[in-house]
Amino acid sequence: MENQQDKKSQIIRSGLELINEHGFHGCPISQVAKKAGVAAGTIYTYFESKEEMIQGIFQDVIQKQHREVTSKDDPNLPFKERFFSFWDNLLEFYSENPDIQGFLEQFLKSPYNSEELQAKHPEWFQWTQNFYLDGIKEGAIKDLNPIILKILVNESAQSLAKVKKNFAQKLERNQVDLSSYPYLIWDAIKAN
Amino acid sequence: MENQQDKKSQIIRSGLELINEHGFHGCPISQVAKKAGVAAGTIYTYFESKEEMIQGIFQDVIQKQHREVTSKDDPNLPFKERFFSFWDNLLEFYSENPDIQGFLEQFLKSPYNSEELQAKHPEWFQWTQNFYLDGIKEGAIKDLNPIILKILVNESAQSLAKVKKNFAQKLERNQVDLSSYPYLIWDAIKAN
DNA sequence: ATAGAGTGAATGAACGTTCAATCATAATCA
DNA sequence: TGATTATGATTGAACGTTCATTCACTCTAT
Repeated sequence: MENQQDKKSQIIRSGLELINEHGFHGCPISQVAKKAGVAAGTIYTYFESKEEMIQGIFQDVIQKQHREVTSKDDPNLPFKERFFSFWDNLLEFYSENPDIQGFLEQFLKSPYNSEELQAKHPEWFQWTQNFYLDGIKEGAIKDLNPIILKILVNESAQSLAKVKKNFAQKLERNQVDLSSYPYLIWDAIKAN
Repeated sequence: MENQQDKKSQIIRSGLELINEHGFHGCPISQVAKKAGVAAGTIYTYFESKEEMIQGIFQDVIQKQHREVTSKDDPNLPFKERFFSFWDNLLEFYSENPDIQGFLEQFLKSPYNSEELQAKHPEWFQWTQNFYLDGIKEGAIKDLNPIILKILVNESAQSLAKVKKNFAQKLERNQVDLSSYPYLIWDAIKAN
């Protein structure tokens, strides 16, 4: 039923909001339920436990990110253009979905995250891997293990998104212009 | 009394261990006390609440990091050398203190962290700021707002330390050599 | 009539915090 | 010196709260 999907989505949305705002501490099942407009017990028809709910949220969020970012990539463009487009798309995605950004920020650094869990989402991992392999084949970027490139670029994007969201005042006060950031990253990975 | 300082240190050490291993969830006061070899109530002679304890741990950890890293810096060397030395020192510090690395990783991304709290530790902030200003004055790195440089370098160091600690197996399996990482970062910030 | 989604009060475990009692040490006095 | 008192750290059982989870029941759609 679409009604059922709606409920599950509502629960995920509530969890995202609460975790972004108050961290894992501040998202008791009771509140998730309240915000989602369902009873506490209902959550257990969609998830076996709170832990599974949080992992379900991660799954949902990674899929969304994958869909959003890959759909906007054009493999026929020169890699440099693809890179800057990738960067912009990722940051736009985070800026339009601050709850997702906040959730990922905390989840990825938490003990919830693990090698095994990441291995459950091969699409995103594979796609980024191939993305950088394309760049290497084209001779546009350094011939390094794509895992290193992935770490550098994706973690930097996360860092920048975090800073933009959480330290807005400080940036304003110090008149920091972050637009140069992707160029720095490009300088790091481009072939020399 | 030195005995009192010992107890406080023990409490901090226990908190660090538990948070690194199980996250903020997995460090109830009862366990912190047990691991530190004190009674639960004792913690409240050193900290007013659990929240203050965690912020106290942060304070302690930032001071240690500041002392460790700055003491090994030689401002008379060319900036390029200072940069690679800074990088090595920071990563060595994290690798020798995995509890600190794990704590910072989670704390910095958690709602515990805030602009106000960071402002309470101006030594570290000031020092890194001046470090990059030195590099700019020398003409060794790009003339950017030092805040951007700090974000890029420090967050990258955090990322690398995290990956080294948490994804050891994956790196092994894929024969990833991370030694090129600081050179990528240098390419990102060096003057062109 | 049936099946399954939805409910929310009930449950018991776990948590942070408190505090009366205990202990160790230092200070004071005879 | 030895006895007595004062000080403040330390203890851990007890308290009140909050939490995840359960389940007997109701509702809804077929």
